[in-house]
This record gives sequence, structure tokens and C-alpha cells, in this order.
Amino acid sequence: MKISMAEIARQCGVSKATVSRALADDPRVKPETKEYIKEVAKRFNYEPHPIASNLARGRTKTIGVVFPAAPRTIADPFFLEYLNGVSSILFEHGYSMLLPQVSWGEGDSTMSQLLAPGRVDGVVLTEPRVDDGRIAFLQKNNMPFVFLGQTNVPGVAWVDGDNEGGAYLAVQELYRLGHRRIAMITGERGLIAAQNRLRGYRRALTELGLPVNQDLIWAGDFTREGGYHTVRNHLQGGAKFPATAIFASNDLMAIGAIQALHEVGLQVPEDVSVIGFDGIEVGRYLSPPLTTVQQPINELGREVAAVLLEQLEKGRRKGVRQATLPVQLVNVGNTAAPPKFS
Amino acid sequence: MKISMAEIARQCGVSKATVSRALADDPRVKPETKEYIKEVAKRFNYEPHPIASNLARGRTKTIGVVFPAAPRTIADPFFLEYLNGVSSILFEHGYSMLLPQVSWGEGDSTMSQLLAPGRVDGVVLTEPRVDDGRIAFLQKNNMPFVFLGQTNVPGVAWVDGDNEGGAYLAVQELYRLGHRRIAMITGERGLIAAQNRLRGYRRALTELGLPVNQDLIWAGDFTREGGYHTVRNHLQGGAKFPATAIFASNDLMAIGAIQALHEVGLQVPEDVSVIGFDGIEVGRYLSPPLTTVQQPINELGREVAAVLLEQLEKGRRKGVRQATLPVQLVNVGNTAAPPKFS
DNA sequence: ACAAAAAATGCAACCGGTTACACCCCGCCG
DNA sequence: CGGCGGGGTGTAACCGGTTGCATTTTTTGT
Repeated sequence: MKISMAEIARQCGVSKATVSRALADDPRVKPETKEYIKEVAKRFNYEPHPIASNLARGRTKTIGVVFPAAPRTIADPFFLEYLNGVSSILFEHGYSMLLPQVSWGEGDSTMSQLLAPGRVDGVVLTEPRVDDGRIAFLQKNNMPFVFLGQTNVPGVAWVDGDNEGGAYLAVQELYRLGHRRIAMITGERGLIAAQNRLRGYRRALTELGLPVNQDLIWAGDFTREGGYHTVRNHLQGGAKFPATAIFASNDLMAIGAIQALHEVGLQVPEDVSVIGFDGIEVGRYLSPPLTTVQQPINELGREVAAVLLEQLEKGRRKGVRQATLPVQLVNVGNTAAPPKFS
Repeated sequence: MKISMAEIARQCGVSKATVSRALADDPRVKPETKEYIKEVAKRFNYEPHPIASNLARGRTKTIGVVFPAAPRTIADPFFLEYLNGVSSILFEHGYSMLLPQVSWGEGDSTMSQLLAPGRVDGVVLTEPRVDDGRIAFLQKNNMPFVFLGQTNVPGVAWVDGDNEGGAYLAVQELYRLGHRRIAMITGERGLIAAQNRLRGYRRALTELGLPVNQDLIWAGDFTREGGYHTVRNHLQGGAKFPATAIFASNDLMAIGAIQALHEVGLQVPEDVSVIGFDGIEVGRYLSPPLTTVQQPINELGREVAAVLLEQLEKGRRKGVRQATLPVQLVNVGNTAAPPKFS
């Protein structure tokens, strides 16, 4: 059995209280006493039991990290780079991460089992939906939380990339190259990020004087398979491919789209240009690297964690932080003018 | 504040003890009482506080998952797919995962802070090294653990893919295609997996009657950057590239190698064939998909978790489980005969 | 030198459960 | 009719810390 605080107290001839304070560097204990207690603790190789400590002070020094819902997985590249950023900040501040088993429909019971009664001090979530049910749940339980992604519920902390602006950039670039039939692969309809990217696409087309053609807005789900299948479907029947360029709402779908195009012998970017969104590392592994709207993914994670910790450490907050980080188009060399122009 | 067990007890007119037993389905509680208590608990939406519960019974229902050391990161694709498998099994059994902040040199003090005194019931680790210092540490602290990766210390539970056999397969395939100058990019020297893959490479060459040429064994570190740089180095000086094929110890390095080759205008597989190891999902996103030795990554994770839970639930085990899972070569279409043969 | 203020420490309750053991009540047996 | 046995429940200690408040010790002021 590990040695306990009571034991240390006995060894030092003081009370548990003093030991506790000494180890917490409480200024109320006399420096020499403190010194001595620490010395003894070190000799006995004593370390306070975190569970007991957490129980006593009602906190856990643990943050719950909720990952994207199916069909996306915890192994989603975007999520992982983001997680990397989150973890680096949390760890710097002595927090651990708990990846809970949550498979909620609307964020209720399943979540409560793991997050509610004292397992975590706060939660970071991804992919807010319109009127996300999890928000009400967390607020009701008075649990601090931050979203990766803008929410449509006011008073909620979030950090996001500039989705609309990024989509706008992408479409503009394709237009500049001469494309006029620009398809878009959307994300899952309910996700706010998907909607904002779609809005950027629409706005760009409109401002450029192009019609917004519903037949060029294809439904995706942010997975590679989704991108692949939606493009396959539009390649059916031997008809001419209806677009000269595709803007995919994220890189995974862009990758899937490219695979589908390759399978029918279409070259990227010679025959069809493709631009993705996110700037996941994997995109750089392709040859040529994927043209994409680069989000500062790692930075987003760090910022999310920072905002949450701010809430936690400064107690009940004085206003909720919301931040939009800039995005930029990268690897623009890997798109081209449409065939008829070349 | 959440409602407590004492409160429920008062409401029911019984003692905390009875409530505790009723909720735990203790047979000593009269069925009707049990029924009633459960009913009341439900009405009050009561759920026992896990931290308190854990403190009282000295366990946590949490597993520590240690991730690879620098230069690899928590966002390493292999690790994440593996983590996915681990998590699915753990969650099925009601366990959570704790990703601790560990940056140990040889697995000592840093680790103890997060794992030792009662935060986790068990630990899963990756990437055992030769005479891994963490083993002694965990054993000393009487902490159940399982490694992903064969260890050289007897009596330790582990699960691994067939590293040597996989490497052997890869080299054999390259030989079959006509390659005779087959380079290998190794993993970090101290890692047992790296050594076993190197052994498979050596054994294959020897059995095929080829010399083992030290100049064709290039040092890598299991990162993409490592693969990239080692190949760049061997492309220096305008000399002819010394190999017609590369076997990289993992996929990330294979991807890095391919990038380096592309940068000097060499085509894969026309000019140089490349085979990786692991079969991470990202490899399938390349065009053409990466030829690689596919490990059952997800399954490895599941198995690791299962072995650990077995240790935990069946108390002190009567013999430690060790398992080697089979691997197979995939996407073999994306390697080719060496140029002079074509 | 003595009282008052300040500093240091101890006491004991508390966090929210679990569990060994004591206890009570009742039916059954001799 | 008294005692035994066992099911059902309560008591209280315990897990290992934290912390408000009381108490003791030391310092400071006059």
C-alpha cells in the first residue's frame, strides 16, 4: 500500500492539515516547518492521492474531449491534429484528457454517465449542429464547455476557422482560373460548419455573377467515402462530367473525389480542378499536394483549450470568448484552368 | 449541486448502506426495498458519484493509454487507428481512457505522477524498447499493463503484428519483381519493432542469396520527416540512386520517401518501388495507394485492451498472454519491376 | 512586562460513497 | 417456551485528502 498523508503527519509530528498545507505551499505554514515536511515527504517518496484530493475539492483536473459523431471517427485526421493542439495546452496546465464513450443522439443520457457527476472539470466539443442539444444539457448541468466551431446559440464559447471566408476564397480562385461550372460537395446538412462553407460558396458565386445551380451542390458527410460516392454518382451513365472544378467542404472528401475521378481516367488538375478545406497533413502527402483552404488546425485546438481553461481558472466568467481564426489558400499550384481554356 | 446518496437514503427512510447495496444489486437487500430505492433514485435522477465510489473501493475504471514518444506524436496515424480499437473495447466494458502527460526518458518519475497513486487501474503502452525501463517501474508499482509490441523481457503481456514475417514478405515481393538492390529505412534503433522488421529484411535477403549491404540500411525514426530526409540524403550529389526499391519500416516513412523521390523527378513505382509497413488508412489515399504490409491495426488495439481487461477482471493472472497477429501484403499492384527489366 | 495582534498549527467536519460488523426481528425446532 | 439461525438493515469506520474555524504560540506595541 502507498503511504498516506496521515502517516507523513505522524512522522513529522504535525497534523494532516499542516502537511496538506505545506505540500500546497500555503503561506500560512512556517517556512521551516514547510521545508521539513517536504523533506520528509520526499524521503518517503510520498505523493498525494489525486482521487482523494479531487474528491475533497470537487474537481478532477481532467477535461472531457468529445469527438465527432459517426460516420466520422476518432481517427479522423482533422480531429487528430486538433486533438494534438488541445492536448498540448491542457498538459501544460496539468490537465489530462478523458475521451468518453459518447454516442448520443441529442446529447443527453449517454453523455451524463461519463461527464456529469464529477469526472471532468470541463468539456470541449466539436462540430456544433444547429440548435445543438448538447448545449442545453451542459448548461443545465453547469458544466463549462467550449466548442470547436461556431454555434448558433448565443452566449456559448467557441473557436472556429473562417469557414465562409475560406469557401469564398476557394471559389474565387477557381473562378480566376477560368472555371464557371464549379461544383460543391457539402458536409452533413445539420452541421454549422457545413452550412457556413456552403454560404461562402453561394456568396462567391453570386458576387461573381454566376448562377447557383442546385445540381452542382452535392451532398457529402465529411468522410472520404462520402466524397468518393457523391462523385461516382455524378459520373454515372456516361454523361459528360457536369463540372470543371470541385470545391469539397473538407480535405477527406476532396481526396475521395480525386480517387473517384482517377478511377474513370480523369486527371486532377488537368481535367478537373479540386480544392479541399482544412489543410490536414495527409493532403500534403498526395502528389501533387492537395490544394486546400488551410485552417490553423493545431492552433484551433490550442485556442479551444485555452478558452476553456480561462473559464475554469477564472471562475465563473465575465463574458464568453468567441474567436474566429483566419484561413488561407495553400498549394494553389495544383489547380488549373478548365480543359477548354488550355 | 448534485443530489447525494445520503439524500436518497433520507427520502427512502433507509440508510446509505442500504441504498448503496440496492443500487449495486446486492442480494442481501429485500427485493421490494431494492425496487423502491431504485425507483426513487430514478425519480431524483440520481447517479452515484464515480470519484467517491472509486476512492472507496480503490479503483478507477480508467485505463491509462501511453502514446509514442517524440518525435512521434499523439496524432500519429498508426497510433490513432490503434487507439480506436483500444477505446472500443474499453468502452464496451465501461472503462474510460486517460491520455496522460508523460514525457519520460526512461519511465520513472514523470510517469508516476499521473499513473501511480490511483488514477488508473491499468496501463497500455506502445513501442517497447530493449530492456524498457517502464516495465520495471510498472511491475514495482504492481500496476497491470500490456504492451502493443513484443517485449524482450519475459513474463510481460503483449500483442504485436508479425514484424519479422511482414518485412520478410515485403522483401520477397520486391525480389520477385526483379529487384536486387533493395534499401531499407529502419525505425528508431532502440525499438524492438524496428529491430524485428530489420531482422526480417536481413533474413529475407540472406535466404534469397543477396548480400546484406550496410549502405542500403538507412536510419529512420518512424516519422514522415525521417523517411523524407534519409532519402534526400541518399539522393545527394547527383550520384545514381543506389537502390531500385525501398522497404520502409512504416508507412509514414514510405510516404516521406516517396515525396523525396518525387521531388527529384523519380516516379514510383516506375523508377523506384516502395513498400511500407502498417497499412494506415492514409496510405490508401495516395494515388496509387501505397503498397504496404497491412497490420490489423484496429484489431491490435482491441486485443491489447482485451488482454488488459482479462488481467484486471480475473485478478492476478495465471500466466501472461502474448499474441502475434498475422500481417499481409496489400496493394501489391503499386510496385513494379526495376527499370532495367522493364 | 503585559495586552493585543499576528502567525502557526490543530481539530474535526466534509467530499460521497463502500463495507465489516453489529443488531433486530421472526420463524422454527426441541 | 426459550434459543437458534438467518434474512434484512443500520452503524460507523474508512478511502485520503481539504479547509473553516478554534486554539495555541509568537511577535509587536507601549
